[in-house]
Amino acid sequence: MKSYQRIYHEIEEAILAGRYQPESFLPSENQLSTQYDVSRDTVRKALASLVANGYIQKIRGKGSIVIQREQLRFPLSGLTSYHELQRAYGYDSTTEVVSLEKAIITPELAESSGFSVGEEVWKTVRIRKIDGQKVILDKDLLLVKYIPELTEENLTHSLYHYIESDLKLAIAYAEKEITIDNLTPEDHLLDLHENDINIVSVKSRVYLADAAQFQYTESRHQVDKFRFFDFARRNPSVY
Amino acid sequence: MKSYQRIYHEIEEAILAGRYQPESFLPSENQLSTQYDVSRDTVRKALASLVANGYIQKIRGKGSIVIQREQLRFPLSGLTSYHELQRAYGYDSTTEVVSLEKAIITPELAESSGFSVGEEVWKTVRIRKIDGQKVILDKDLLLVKYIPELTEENLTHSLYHYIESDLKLAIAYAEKEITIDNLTPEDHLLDLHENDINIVSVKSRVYLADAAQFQYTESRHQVDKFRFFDFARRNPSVY
DNA sequence: CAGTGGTCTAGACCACCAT
DNA sequence: TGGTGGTCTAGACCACTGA
Repeated sequence: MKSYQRIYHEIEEAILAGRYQPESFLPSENQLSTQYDVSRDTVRKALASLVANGYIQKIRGKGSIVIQREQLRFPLSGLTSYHELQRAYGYDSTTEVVSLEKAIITPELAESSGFSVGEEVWKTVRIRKIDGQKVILDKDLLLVKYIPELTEENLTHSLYHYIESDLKLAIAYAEKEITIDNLTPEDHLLDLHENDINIVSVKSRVYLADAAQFQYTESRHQVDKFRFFDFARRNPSVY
Repeated sequence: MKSYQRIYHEIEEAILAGRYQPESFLPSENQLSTQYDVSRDTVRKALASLVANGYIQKIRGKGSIVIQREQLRFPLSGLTSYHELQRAYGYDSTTEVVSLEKAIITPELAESSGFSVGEEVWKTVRIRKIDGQKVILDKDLLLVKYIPELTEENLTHSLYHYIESDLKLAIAYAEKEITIDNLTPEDHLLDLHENDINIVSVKSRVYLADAAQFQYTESRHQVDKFRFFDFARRNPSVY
């Protein structure tokens, strides 16, 4: 474990546990550098991640203040898998695999997915149940090139855990787009309300550490169950 | 201008102009440090911002690759004001101020806004028209403590420009929440479709560089005009 | 093996804040 | 004025990539 990551996690843990109270100041960078016996630059790296993740705000000439955050404002934005969210929030949730098959990218699929025509993909549809209600429909395309084997078991349990821990692939970043769509026939796999006419569509292209796209997902959410949190900084460290 | 910011902007500009092509590599950190006559650490700071903003992906042992991005995927997530978006996208858009008055935070308002009971705020409602259609309803609360004067002029033109350039306040970060709501009577200030039953609600709490909240906004968007892009990294530089 | 990015150091100077 | 965070340097060593 890198030393600045260790420091990040210790401070994060202390904030979450309330040992560093909201609106109070962290020890100064010089104090932390003595305390952890590392250089000031290493402390600054740890603090930079705390800033990026919305734990602290640095104030020049004063110090680093702990930000008051709402409960459970964890990375609902960002790139976090469904199972990670589920565990973080303690949902009572299950996944049902509707279909799983190999397919070849057609010109129409290429357009929306970002994959090239002719590439071989796993094509799968899953339903997420929360408290017994079918509320999310997940439609995935995964490149066979990167994920040669894929079972219902992988899809029911954590797909990202399988990809990262078993296949040792490094998931790096994603582009997401949220829109409100009209219902399609396929959406009736979900437990919709009688008068529902809209559904939330979250489309993602997910990339590995070598900048190659390996996944395209469309996640369709029942409107009244949908919630998206974002922590945004103005001019992310630049301008 | 800080030297790493200058480098950031020069490289960003070169990427946007196509002088650095997607899927090609930037010069190495050592080359850039010679080229710009700065230390490698300074180059690395500039590159870190390019990574955070989704322009490049660093690959250890190989270099920094330029990411292929869709057109116009600018910070629609993040903390960008309506007028900045409008300018970036070239919308034909106007703003109409429905109301502007001072108010005192009540217990109910405190709950949703995050402000304390008894604080004095500007309370304003605006309508955003795009191509002549009234599609967004903006409801704002702004602390009088930080913004003593506020005119219709400020609200029609860029509020953030007024706050940053004229009042010299540093806007730092925001917490946002996106949900799909049922229509309220107030929403009929917009040009809704006959069968619309939902609206997209984006609620934001906006904070200054000293970590003090100065604004609460609810932005209500006609569903078929709503679009939200996000660029997300897994484990933002930490784990 | 040489070249790349990743981590870490020790020190310098600056801008800002409080006293 | 002393302490804070912000910028920048020069150098070191490591882990990884590709030839």
